[in-house]
Amino acid sequence: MKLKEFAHQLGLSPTTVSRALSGYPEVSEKTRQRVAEEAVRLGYRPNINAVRLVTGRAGAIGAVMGRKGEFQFSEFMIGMAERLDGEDIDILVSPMAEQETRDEIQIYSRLVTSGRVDAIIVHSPRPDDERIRLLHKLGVPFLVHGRSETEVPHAWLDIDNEGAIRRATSHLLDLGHRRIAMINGGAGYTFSIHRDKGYRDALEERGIAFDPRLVVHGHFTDELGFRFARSLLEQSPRPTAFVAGSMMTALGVYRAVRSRGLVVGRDTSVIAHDDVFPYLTAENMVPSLSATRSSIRAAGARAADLVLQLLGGRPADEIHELWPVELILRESTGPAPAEARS
Amino acid sequence: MKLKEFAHQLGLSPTTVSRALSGYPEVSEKTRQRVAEEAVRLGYRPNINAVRLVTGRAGAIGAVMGRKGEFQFSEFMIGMAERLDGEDIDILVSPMAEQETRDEIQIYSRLVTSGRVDAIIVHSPRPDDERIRLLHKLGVPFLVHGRSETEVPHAWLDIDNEGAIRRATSHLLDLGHRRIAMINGGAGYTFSIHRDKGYRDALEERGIAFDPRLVVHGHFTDELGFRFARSLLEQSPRPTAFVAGSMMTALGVYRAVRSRGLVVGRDTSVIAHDDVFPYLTAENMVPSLSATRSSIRAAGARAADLVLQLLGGRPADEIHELWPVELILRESTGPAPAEARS
DNA sequence: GGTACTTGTCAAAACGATTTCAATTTAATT
DNA sequence: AATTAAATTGAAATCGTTTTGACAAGTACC
Repeated sequence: MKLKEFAHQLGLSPTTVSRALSGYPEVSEKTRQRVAEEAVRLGYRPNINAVRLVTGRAGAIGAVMGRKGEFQFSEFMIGMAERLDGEDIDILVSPMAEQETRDEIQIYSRLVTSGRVDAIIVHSPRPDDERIRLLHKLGVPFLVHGRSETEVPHAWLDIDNEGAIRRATSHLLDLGHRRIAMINGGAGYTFSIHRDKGYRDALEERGIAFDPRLVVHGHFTDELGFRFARSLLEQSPRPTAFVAGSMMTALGVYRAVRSRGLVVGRDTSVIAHDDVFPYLTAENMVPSLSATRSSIRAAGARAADLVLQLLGGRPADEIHELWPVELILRESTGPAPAEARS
Repeated sequence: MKLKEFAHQLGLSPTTVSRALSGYPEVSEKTRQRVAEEAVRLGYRPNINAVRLVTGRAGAIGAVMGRKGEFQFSEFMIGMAERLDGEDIDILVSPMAEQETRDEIQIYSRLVTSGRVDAIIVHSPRPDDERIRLLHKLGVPFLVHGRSETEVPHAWLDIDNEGAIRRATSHLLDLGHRRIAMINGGAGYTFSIHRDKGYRDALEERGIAFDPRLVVHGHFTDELGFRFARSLLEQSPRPTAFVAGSMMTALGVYRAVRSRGLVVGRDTSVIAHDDVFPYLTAENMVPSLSATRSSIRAAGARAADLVLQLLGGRPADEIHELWPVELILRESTGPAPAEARS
């Protein structure tokens, strides 16, 4: 059913119908009412591609999913959906295939210059991020989830990774731990760098030397957590505490600790960063997991909101949001074993 | 840069340029070459929305993400991306918000009648699924990931849930287990029903009575696994084996077993269904987890492939694919404890 | 050299909406 | 009743492509 036909059936012109449906003021309330009702009854819906062409708006927000299919991604999207519900804006996901033939920059470039999306959300930025420079050059609105030091102005929403890890580490130090290992995210990402800094600052504050062998960078998999924790626990002196970058690495650490016959929360303390997943909760782990917590779903919702503001004309360099992170202490953290205290 | 301007710069007509870029035969190789080169050099790219309007194709495949933000979803999408890489087809994700104002059917309806997508992938179907009937009525190509008994013809790709669980259960029976609990997916979904059937058939084969108290339905969360396993393990006689519907529920079961001072693989056997995630592997669990395995990422890739075939004109009722599921035995399964044997 | 057939090119007509600008109707005021 | 202002409506232009049908130039054949 096309506009022309629909309008004809109503005995109105396409113009009036279009106006009635888009809520323009110059159409009488009575007419608007009738049009709205009939549209539902006859099942008329504007062809989105015609609308897009004429308005120049794509009606979609783009998100490029990392090559590794991070498990956090869907939660973030659910959050976006919550905000976008009823807005008539789609989420266009361009996942990068494992062995992608195009490079990342090309994907962004295509997304924008072909007019597929009105705005883009950039995940896992680096301090110097080429994507940000590209999007700025292309003049498309975009929001960075995380932060970057790229010189061009850009809107961002980030959590206080540095503060979170500093507090987590400090807390462990308070408990008497001295050899604290950290499982960070992939090297080079801003959030990893911030976490590194939080960790090192906490140590420095107490005058404890930084030992690079206690830190590892990598993807958030249970395997990384297990292998790294396992190999450290075999050494002597072994670390008495771990800071894990994600729930998955924490699972790996728990396993490693157990497999050495040690007990989490007594022999080895663990704090992880928890993005709050419905399917895996820190509270429920045994022992329950102390965590720095920040809902990635809430971040998704807010991100969508900020993008809408961006599309509404709010300047990008005005949008900088840094969320504090909760530290929730549970059973996985306890005083350092006496023999390990210095 | 628009087609008209671009063509003018080349001294050609828009027609010729368009044809050259879309690979039509009636343009000389020399011209085509030149056009292609200049397009790259000048950065011309057709406005996708104009193309969509005139061709009537949306250039996107839709997927509606469940309300719960299932963690399997992103893996499936990565698989799709792998196949779609280079096809110039997007993935449009419509996640349902937690408290969605529209109902599910409306989402599908909007997606299709407004011309946002060329095809749709339906997840988690039910035996009698209204969405399938709707999509058939609307005449849009769609592929069901899973199966349904809905009377209208439809393309589907599914794994052999029934066979997988039957074999898993049979194997546990072979090991002497008699009280075998099962954590299934949400009630009402076809895959849950198939799994139930596989479970019951295996029992029946040995003449073992089905005990409904040993089965639970619900979302795949660690919490469900933990609570259910925990409460069963408190009873007497307690089950000696668990069949878990997912890796997450398996984690919960492991915890429950441990928290009762029991040992997985010795006192309590566990088999789970493993969709193969990069961030959480059955092999790495301690003890390593016996599992029925089928890569959901591979399914995503194949699904995309089948959708392309559908779009290419292959009839839907010709596309029915049932994938076998591997059963991989590891350390979490062992003989039933002697005292529990009947 | 004329006919027939390719090839390569182009002008113009879609595609289905929105929006500008002008025209009409209705209401309000004198 | 005439004039003016306000409220509705509509015709036509527009968005940036693809594609149809026509046309010219080049090649092959008799």
